Amino acid sequence: MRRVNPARFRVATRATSRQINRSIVLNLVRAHQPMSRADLARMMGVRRGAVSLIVTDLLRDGLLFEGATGEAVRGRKPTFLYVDSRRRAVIAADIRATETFLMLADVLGNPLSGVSTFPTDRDPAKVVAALATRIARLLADHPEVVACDGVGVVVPGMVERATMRILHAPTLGWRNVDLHEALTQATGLPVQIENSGRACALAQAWVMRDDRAGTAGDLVFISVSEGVGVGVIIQGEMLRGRHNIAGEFGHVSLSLDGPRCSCGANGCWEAYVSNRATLARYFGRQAEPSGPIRAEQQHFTMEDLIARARAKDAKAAAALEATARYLGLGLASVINALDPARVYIGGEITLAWDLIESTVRSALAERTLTAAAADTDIRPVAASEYPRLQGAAALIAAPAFAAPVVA
Amino acid sequence: MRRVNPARFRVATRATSRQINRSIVLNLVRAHQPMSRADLARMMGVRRGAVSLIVTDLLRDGLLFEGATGEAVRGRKPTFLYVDSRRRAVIAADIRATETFLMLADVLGNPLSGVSTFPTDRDPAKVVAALATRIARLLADHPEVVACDGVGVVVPGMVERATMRILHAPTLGWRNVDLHEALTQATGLPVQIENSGRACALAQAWVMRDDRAGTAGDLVFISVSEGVGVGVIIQGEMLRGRHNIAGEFGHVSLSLDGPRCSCGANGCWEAYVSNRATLARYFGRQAEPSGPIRAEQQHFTMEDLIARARAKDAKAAAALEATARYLGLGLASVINALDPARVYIGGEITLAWDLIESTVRSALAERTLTAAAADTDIRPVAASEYPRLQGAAALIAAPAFAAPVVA
DNA sequence: TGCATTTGTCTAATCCTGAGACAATATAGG
DNA sequence: CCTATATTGTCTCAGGATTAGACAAATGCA
Repeated sequence: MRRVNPARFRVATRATSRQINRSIVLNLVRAHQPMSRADLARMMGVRRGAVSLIVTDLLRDGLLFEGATGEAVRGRKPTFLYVDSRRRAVIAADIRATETFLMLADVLGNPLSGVSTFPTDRDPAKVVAALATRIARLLADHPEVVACDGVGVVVPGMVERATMRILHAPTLGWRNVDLHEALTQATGLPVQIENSGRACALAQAWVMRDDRAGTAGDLVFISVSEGVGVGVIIQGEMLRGRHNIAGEFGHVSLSLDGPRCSCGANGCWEAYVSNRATLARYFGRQAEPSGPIRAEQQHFTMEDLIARARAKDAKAAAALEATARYLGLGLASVINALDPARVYIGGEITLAWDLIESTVRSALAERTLTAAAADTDIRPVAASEYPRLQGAAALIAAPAFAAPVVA
Repeated sequence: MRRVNPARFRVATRATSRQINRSIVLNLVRAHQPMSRADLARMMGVRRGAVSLIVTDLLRDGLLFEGATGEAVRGRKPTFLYVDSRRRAVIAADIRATETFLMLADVLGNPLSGVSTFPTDRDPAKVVAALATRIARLLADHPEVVACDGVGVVVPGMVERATMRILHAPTLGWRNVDLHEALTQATGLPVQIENSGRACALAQAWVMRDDRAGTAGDLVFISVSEGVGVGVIIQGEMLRGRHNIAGEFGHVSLSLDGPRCSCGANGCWEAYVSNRATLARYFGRQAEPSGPIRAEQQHFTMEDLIARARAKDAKAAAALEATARYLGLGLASVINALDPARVYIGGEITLAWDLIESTVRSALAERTLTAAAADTDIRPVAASEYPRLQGAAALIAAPAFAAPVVA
């Protein structure tokens, strides 16, 4: 039951029904391709004639294409329809503190190129220049891509919704940076910029995975890295909030008098489970957001710590175990608050998922209200899946498949 | 941008456009009544002819009615349209631990009767019987009500979505109670049952208030009483989650080693700010969920405590102050998580809102990430507004105004 | 009284779904 | 090979909705 907002609504016109059904056809083909017009008609419960008209439209607009005729037990063989991902592509960029990742993908999110990386400069202008030349080279290397639909960029920071200005990206040291304008100018392509945790959630909802149709139901993506970034999808739609900063579960408190967090407060979830917190725990320091780091610790990463834990280093295992416990306790807050159908977890810590899962689960069960909530589906997403780049690709590719806004 | 769920979608039929626009017309009249067909056409950006057809439908179905002709500076005078709330009514019931509240309201949520109360029996069957006789009497006392659209019931507990069984209502001592079936049988009316915190949020979104159109944007209702109940409205729709238990912010942790909560965990927000916690703080006990209460404390209520605080009782003021601080700290978690446009607060503590507001605000500001988030609109809802009964009324009255489900 | 303005209704055009007929295509069986 | 059956995709007509525009009714002003 949705309330109609009497200050902002969309009236239905003669074309509205067609738009709705067109969107459904497109999404069904995306989820079940290949499929025939007759399949669509059966699944939608409409006549084949109506489907034919819509499909003709989508063929003309280049969103679908007809492949070979399929096999049928009896009768005329069906013409198979596919989402046309042959000549169109999107560019995905993931700007992180030290490195920037770049990839070419088709409109379904499948990689068309390998992932290339280059060091991230502190100067936004230089990042834009580097991106522009590498994007040009990437497109030149793939002449089969006739049309590039745009560039999706994800950044570890807050992004203003309307202008896409990067308001604050602490690990990059950027404040109020207009990457959008600069990159649009430099590439001549449409550009979308989004917070990385949020984009990861978008990717899980849109990109085809094992279940082939994207994740149904409410979902949460929790990215555990330098900080804790969270993206939330409710009813197929991104949770944004009034100021486009919803989903900051990383700064929900675990303990009011807990360790200092980078946000200035004490005892945020992030202060317990970020990579920095885990490493600090290993090195026996109090988890301080900006304490001095000794030389030998400077290049010691989360991956190293996990390797030592696997090599029976008791201190490393204990540090990981503690993080796992806090991860589960914080997850309980997320699950109590949102009761999602599924939680995805990304970040380096997923490398150790087999070591920590049971601890996470038992900590979660300590604080959830019902057994069903404690059993919430939790799935680690490996770094090798490049969830951020998938999210960046989805920023450009997904809108074509979005439901029309109505009422 | 909403994803289409390829497993559960709604195809547009010939009637869909009409349903959409009919819903918009109905909501516009509700928000701006009285208004003419020409007003509607201007506001919707469609021809007057299209509006006339829809209005004719709505008049025939008894959802609108034509009032007197209005005044116009020049030209033909308009015929004013109103939502027809003359002969139809809904019954609202609020079942609480000690008392049950009952009221008759029109479909806009306006009270048609006073609020009557009776003691709540521990036996659900007796509650149903008492409700049925009192509902019959209420309707007999209001012969002007020709049609009663149903009975909305709110309870302090978890309600299963599909069957509306009350899974667990701790303060009532009810587990797995099928009030819905029994009350439908006893009254012969449609019955809707919902958790009270959630229904309160629904009411704020649907019932006309100062802004006349219900609250726009995402909103949260936080009901502070025996426990902490939270209802969340996102994009005009109730946040339910997979198991219909979303919104349990009352059990988000403030401090992992904090006081014991009724849910079994430690340091839940509820364990810091519930009435019981505040009273326990006043009496110098550790806030225990089920500790023994001495005789002189048995009938000492939150209202009494607030009265003493106003009478310069330092201990009472301190207890209230502490609760205010924890209220603000927990609010920060809610606001960081959801970034709502507005937060409503209900419960006895709102009686002291003038005393505690600044403390709540400063505690909130300690833990929010941006200044804008710290400035989130927070509005106390007085008990005299009967937010729970308004929510119960909305359970029945709102569906007629809901947007059609599409795509 | 004549004119301008506004409201509400009515008609024709256009677009979309709903229902069903029809040709094309393929298999099964005699 | 021929016929019956089944399936796909197209086409036509009917029904219903919005869009555009004409028109009568109602009202105020000069």
